[in-house]
Amino acid sequence: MKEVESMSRAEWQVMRIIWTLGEATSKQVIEILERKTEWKAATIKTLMIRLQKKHFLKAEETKRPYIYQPMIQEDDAIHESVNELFDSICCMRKGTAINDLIENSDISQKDISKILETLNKKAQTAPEEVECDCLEADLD
Amino acid sequence: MKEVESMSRAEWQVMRIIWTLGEATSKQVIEILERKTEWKAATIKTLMIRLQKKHFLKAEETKRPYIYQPMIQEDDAIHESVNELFDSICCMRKGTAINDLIENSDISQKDISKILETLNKKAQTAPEEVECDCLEADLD
DNA sequence: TTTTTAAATTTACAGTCGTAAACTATGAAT
DNA sequence: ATTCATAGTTTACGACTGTAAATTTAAAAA
Repeated sequence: MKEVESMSRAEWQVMRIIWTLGEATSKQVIEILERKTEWKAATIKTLMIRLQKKHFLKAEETKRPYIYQPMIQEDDAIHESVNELFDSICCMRKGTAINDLIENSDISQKDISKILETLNKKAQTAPEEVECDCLEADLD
Repeated sequence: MKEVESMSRAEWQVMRIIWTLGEATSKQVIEILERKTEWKAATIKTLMIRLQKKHFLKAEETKRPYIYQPMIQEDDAIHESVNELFDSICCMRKGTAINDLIENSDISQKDISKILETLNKKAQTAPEEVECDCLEADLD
């Protein structure tokens, strides 16, 4: 009963390598992840196969070794994950959550400016209060 | 090999009710969630039992019906979830992710001010660039 | 061409999750 | 004291995950 495939935590790690490299062989991914984690090569290969099944990765299979490429952009994937998580948080508490996140993340000067800009624009139309919706029926 | 219990998406919905009410009987939770979702009462009860096992909920069991109370604060739980997600995102992209989040969330004037303040403080010491760490070995 | 080696595929298995029916115990009503 | 209704517990089951060994296939080396 799952409509849209989602990427598991471990699969995400694999994608990060491939997003960063643009494309990669399983050997490359395995080398990097064996340094980053305790995973065995077979584990990493399993994750790559699952990512293929979910259409997050595709493999150029005309010759060995295969070359794997992402089928989804990193920013899109991040957008999905982050928004999915925030969808389940009480809307009254999202502001605090974001504040918290900012406090705990390294952010570049440039990104800070961008965020300031977004916020200032948002302040124009932002409500005084955001009501808790935890007890309300979902809008379908 | 799981160190810390985590709350599943469905369990989160149950917690939201109880956080908002402060405490609740299963009947109350069931009534509200039957309006919000398609879940059957038994499903909701299962979730509550799992939350007890994970020590996110406790039940006052001296008399029926039990009264359930949260064992973790909502803000702490949000902090955990959000930070866990952000831990797996490329640090170079967190700024954009946060910006995106702000664009997609309703935030109160007060929270906006607070975030602006945090950002301005952060700008004081923020790096020019944040490097991608996707290929690097984890610091253990 | 046979052998070795590297890469890819299959199979495995226990734990979590969404989902819920079946069963049991308790308190309230008769 | 018996009978219901309500609440709580057990059992279930398939999909998804983390984890990886075993097996097969293809390419490279001998």
